[in-house]
Amino acid sequence: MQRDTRQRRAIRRVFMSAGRPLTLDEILQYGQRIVPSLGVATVYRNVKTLVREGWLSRVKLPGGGLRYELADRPHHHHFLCNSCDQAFDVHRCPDEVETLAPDGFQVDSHELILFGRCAACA
Amino acid sequence: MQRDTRQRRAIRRVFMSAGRPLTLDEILQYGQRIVPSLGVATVYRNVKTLVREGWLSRVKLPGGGLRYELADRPHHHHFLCNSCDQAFDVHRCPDEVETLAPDGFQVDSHELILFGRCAACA
DNA sequence: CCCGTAATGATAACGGTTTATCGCCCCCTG
DNA sequence: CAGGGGGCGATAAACCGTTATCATTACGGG
Repeated sequence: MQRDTRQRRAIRRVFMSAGRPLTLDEILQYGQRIVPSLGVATVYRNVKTLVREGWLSRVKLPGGGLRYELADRPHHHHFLCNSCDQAFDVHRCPDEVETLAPDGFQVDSHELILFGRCAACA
Repeated sequence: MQRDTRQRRAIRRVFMSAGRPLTLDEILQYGQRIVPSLGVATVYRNVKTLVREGWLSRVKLPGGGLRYELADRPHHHHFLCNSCDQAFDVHRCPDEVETLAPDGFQVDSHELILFGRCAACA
């Protein structure tokens, strides 16, 4: 039986108001503003469950640990700030992308990452 | 004084015949075919030196550790095989890429990664 | 060819992320 | 509202990539 705990609700709220991919530390930090006692293990457990349920998806970006975002987002890419290390969404995408692979290579998906300084850091 | 050791020559040879970004394990593995006694520490040391000398460059791709490739390559991107985890070069690039960032974001560089199965795994 | 010294390599240690443990708490059903 | 059991959270521990240590090896100038 899946219980509806304060902690799990907090984690969901964090993602619904974030609008960008979050690291585990960010989830923990923002979640503790709602439930101050929130612990690391709980975040790991719930994130794993939410991914299994299809509510979150893993975002693999270079460096550090995995990030997570709401799974129901339309196709998009990411901007990674070299200064604050936060990830942001990029809503446009060059479309011919998957035709660039060498012959014989089968493309399943792609990721475009822009590196630089975000609006707050620039 | 910079000595020209068998190990360092082996590592350079590995990169010159690889033609794709290599993880540290791959460098070690291929290098040991030339110098069987080659150790991890030596690979880390020489790779770091070769990066400092500008002969190698770091390639940050999602997952696992850093990869390295020859530094003198022209602008290109990468294909990452979901099956064997090897990285390959993609020589074409959609050009308007850096204009995709949100307003106020300053783009320094970008990386386009295609995921799928390489020719050998497909 | 010899010697000084930088480089090697086996191994231990480190730092960061993720998972396991376990006593206590609190969500849910009856 | 009471009891059972899933969830929580502090902590320990597993894990992985990387770096430090140090006795030994071997490059290369003289």
